[in-house]
Amino acid sequence: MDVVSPELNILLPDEIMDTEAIVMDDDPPAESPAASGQSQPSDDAPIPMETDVLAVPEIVSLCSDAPPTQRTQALTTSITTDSTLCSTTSATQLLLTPSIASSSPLTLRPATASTLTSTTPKTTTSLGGVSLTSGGLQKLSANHQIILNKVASSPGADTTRSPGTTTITPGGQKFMVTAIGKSGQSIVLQLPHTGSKPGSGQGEAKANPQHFKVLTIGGRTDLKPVMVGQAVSSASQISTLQAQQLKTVQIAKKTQVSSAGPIKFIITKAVNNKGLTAQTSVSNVITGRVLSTSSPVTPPRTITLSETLSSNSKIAISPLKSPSKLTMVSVASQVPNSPQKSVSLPLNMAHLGQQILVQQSTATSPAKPMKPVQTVTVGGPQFKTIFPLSTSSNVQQIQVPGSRFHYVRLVTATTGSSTGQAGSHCTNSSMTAKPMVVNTAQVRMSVPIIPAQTMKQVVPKPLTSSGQVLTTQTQQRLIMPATPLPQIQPNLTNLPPGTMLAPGSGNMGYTVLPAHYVTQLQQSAYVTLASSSGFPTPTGIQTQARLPLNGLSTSDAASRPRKPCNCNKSQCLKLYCDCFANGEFCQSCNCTNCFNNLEHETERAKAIKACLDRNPEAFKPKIGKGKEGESDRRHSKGCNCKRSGCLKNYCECYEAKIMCSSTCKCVGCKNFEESPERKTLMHLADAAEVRVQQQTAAKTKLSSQISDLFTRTTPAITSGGGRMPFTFVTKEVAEATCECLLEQAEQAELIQQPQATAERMILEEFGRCLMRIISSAGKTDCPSINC
DNA sequence: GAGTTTGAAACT
DNA sequence: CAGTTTCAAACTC
Repeated sequence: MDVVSPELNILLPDEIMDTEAIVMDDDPPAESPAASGQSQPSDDAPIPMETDVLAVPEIVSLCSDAPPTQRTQALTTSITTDSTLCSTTSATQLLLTPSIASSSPLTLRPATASTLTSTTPKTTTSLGGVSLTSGGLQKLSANHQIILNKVASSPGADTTRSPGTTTITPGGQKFMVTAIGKSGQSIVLQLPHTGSKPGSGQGEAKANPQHFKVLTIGGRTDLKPVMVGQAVSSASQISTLQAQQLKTVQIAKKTQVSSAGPIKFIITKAVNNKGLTAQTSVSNVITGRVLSTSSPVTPPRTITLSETLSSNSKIAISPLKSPSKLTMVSVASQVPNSPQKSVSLPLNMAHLGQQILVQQSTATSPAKPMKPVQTVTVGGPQFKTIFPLSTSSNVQQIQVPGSRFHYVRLVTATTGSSTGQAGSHCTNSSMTAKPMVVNTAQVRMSVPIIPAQTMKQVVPKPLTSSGQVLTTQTQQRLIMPATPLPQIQPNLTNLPPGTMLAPGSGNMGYTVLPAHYVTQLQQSAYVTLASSSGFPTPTGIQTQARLPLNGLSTSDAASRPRKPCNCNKSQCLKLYCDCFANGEFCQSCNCTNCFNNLEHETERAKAIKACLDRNPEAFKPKIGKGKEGESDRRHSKGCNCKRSGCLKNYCECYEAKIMCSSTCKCVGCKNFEESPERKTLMHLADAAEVRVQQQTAAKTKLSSQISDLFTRTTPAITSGGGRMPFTFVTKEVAEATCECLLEQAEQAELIQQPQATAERMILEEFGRCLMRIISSAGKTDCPSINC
């Protein structure tokens, strides 16, 4: 089945061109035309640079107006290959989530001049160069998601409609919009049928602007307006941020066989709920590519997936464990009146179980109002995005269940041009304007996301320092330096959690650094980030709504200080080093000859690459989470203990507080449910923990009492009012008491009492003295001690 | 704090 | 894949 033109195949990575996801035959991906193409990107092939991909349309328009292909029953959205920015009111979050349960493959292809028409026996949807193929109803697994699913036109199609599902029939084809987790929600995803031939050509796609209309999502009150990182092209008109409402459109897709999990593309786009008085456009930047959403005054609204060039952008790549999600948050200012350069952005959607979260924001002006904190649950309870609460934060912390790492998205604040009216400053009162020094210059960035083995990411070296950060959480992706550096192609898919690409030094355009370092950078005033920016202080990072990560809640992970490593020989570039293994930079460690820092970004990138070569799962959490919660957590590989009986922290299972499972190869294991040794240890541990808690509570209480005592007594003393007992133990009283005690001792000597009796007499006298002092406390005058 | 034990990671 | 070595954490004294 000829899906993509040969020219396009050249630009597409293997996995993208994997027709397995599209064609229903059994041909392996390698046999696909794209895969066999000589121009397939490979590790040895030159890295696609910006100039190399100019042929690729910069802007890919996600137009929902494409007419469906009758033969293939595919809905092809119009593809805009020009630089036209679809106007939009504000950032709208579009969650294109391939459903795990969906049986149809999902392919996301870069927009090119060629027609991107996916053909499949099942439903196929192409959105602005992104070919989304979905068949049947996908599994509704998450709340706050709208599943755009095409219903098989065949009468006998096996479609199980869930509550809140709306079926739209554009051009004879039915498309079902489903609000996940919400029954009866009024979700309308309108895909007008223009009657034009779907996906026949780039120009056609462009000429046929689709109206991707997202109406109100009923009952979705929890999905509050997201005010974070609103990127607005300077030329675009921006609506007020107040009216923005985050909406999520999920398109269920079938995961690819080769990948681990479902792919999710989350395109964050704010929807202006208020009157769309003016046509506004917002550019969403996805690793150098801008997703421009056009929102005319009246729906339908055109969503444009475009690329943008930005400089000094940071890309945080945070591979998640499962399902892997790709989260990309980029902050870039779209240069007004500047033609966008075409950048190949092979978004490999072939990787299953990947989720791409794109958050846009522009930083064309230094002063930028920040958006209120917003906690958004994306993709169900297992994926939450916490947006910065107020004011100052341009950091978005992403909580990913099942992962013990925190993902932080850094976005620049919107510029004045990002307001509802073009050229006008944001007047949204809800946003506390806080000066943003990030990304005052134009952002130029292009980061193609390419498939795992052959994928190359082109990350142009930033021209200027900016706060643009793109967080990518995906699997099997390679980070390519701005300059050709083929030997270093870290697999982004399995990069250390939270790994981010940051503008680096040397021949590397970007540095692979963990998202944790975002905080580290903030704390340490990392020059690249902090120098220009107003990187929010750590306090700006929201920590609420934590989800269990790797068996441990994020709060636990956060509260638990990271242990400093003590590496000596590994240079902290081996998995021996916990810091490195956890995707963190060494900070405040005791290591020697440490290379796990920005100063050795090249070495670190190589080390990551080496680790991933040895074990693609190297940076994934070892402790997976079972279906039923903690009890089902188990070590992915299992331990191999021989002497510890798996009852010491040598054992990774025991250390993770889980029992050994069948995957373990341990000898003499005592770490099982009925093990008496284990129970004993558990009891001891519990007792110790209780003791510690009691001690802590006692200390806290004591401190509180002392504090309270001083708080209450100080005014009394100063005011001359009532006196506390300790105030009566004056020097005179103490001396008198001592005299009494000495007198008692002399008495004992005189009567030649034994020492024990003498001591008792003295103690008794001391008791009497205390009683007199106490009794005198209630009197106004000073106590008198008389033996 | 030094030395030992241990098992994962790395290496062959 | 198995055996060995290296390494750093855990543990003991």
